[in-house]
Amino acid sequence: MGQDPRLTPQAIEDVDLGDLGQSLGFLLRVAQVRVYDQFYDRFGDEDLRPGEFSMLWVMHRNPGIKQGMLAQALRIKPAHMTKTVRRFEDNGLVERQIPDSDRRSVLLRLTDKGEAFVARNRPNFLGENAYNTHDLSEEEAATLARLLRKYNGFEG
Amino acid sequence: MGQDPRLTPQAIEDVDLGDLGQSLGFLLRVAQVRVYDQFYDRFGDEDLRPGEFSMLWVMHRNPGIKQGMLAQALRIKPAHMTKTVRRFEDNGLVERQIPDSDRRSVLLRLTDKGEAFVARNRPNFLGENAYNTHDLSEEEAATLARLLRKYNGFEG
DNA sequence: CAAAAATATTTTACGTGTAAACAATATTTG
DNA sequence: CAAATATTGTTTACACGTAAAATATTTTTG
Repeated sequence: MGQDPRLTPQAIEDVDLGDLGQSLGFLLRVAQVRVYDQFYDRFGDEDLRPGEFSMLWVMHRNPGIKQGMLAQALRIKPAHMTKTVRRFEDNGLVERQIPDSDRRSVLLRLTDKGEAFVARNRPNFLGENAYNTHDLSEEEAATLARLLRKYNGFEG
Repeated sequence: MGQDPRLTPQAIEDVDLGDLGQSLGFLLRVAQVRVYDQFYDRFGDEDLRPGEFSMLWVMHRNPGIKQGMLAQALRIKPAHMTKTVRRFEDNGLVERQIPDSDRRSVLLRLTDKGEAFVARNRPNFLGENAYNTHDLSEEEAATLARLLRKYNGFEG
């Protein structure tokens, strides 16, 4: 599980990447692959996919959020949102509600089971014991986070 | 094309992400989505997928590289590598060579057509006119790149 | 050296996420 | 208000990438 076992330091040293090694696009994709590897190392058993905890987390913070708003906030496409929310509903983690004020939309909130799931997995996701490890100092990690937020167009 | 047209600043302001907004895993995924959106805005017409130019670029810099070494360097899985290289071959961009020294392996090099393709698309990928735009200053972008390299385990 | 283990790639079957078309409801406009 | 347009979510068909098993070759080991 996780990183391809054949990944040797050799590939990093022997292969000449040229300017690609400075490309933000390339570096971001590699970082993303690393995050997913680490995610599955930690959550492979929980039958949880990347993004799913984030959805539940944001429902926890914003009870009754509209499905489309959640999709936008997490950069998840509506079609995918539908499938995942339906599975959450089948698993009893999430409740869908069609409001009378706008019967096209769907409001989402966690069930008690969903709240328990979030509470149980929070420590593995956010904070001290997060799944995502690296060799950056605390200060470097904070700088990286700040620059990524700016890159992403969050904050002013 | 590109970003979901329904993405409003509203989603950024109205939705409370809590600690998720500080999570490197989340920020990296969002950044990756942004990169891909920008990629398709620029290359949608060229019938080129993210990662494909990188493969050709590294073949250009490392003629005769072993297929597996290329896969490791770019964090691309072998199964996917096989498919893509075969398509390159069908398109006449890449030449596969089985060396007598180890007839399990495959050596890759660009054809003249492949070299021309790389030369033509290089400006849109790397350097001044790259597809990947953002609001970071030059210095911030350099810092971001440096931190990502460290995060990825390149260098140091 | 023959059998076992390791390596490099390919094949097959599948899971995740997406675009495009669709359906239902709400809003705007003439 | 009726028709046209916009919004919200769902369905369908498909593309991309992957895990696991298979294939072919090379290396190791008893």
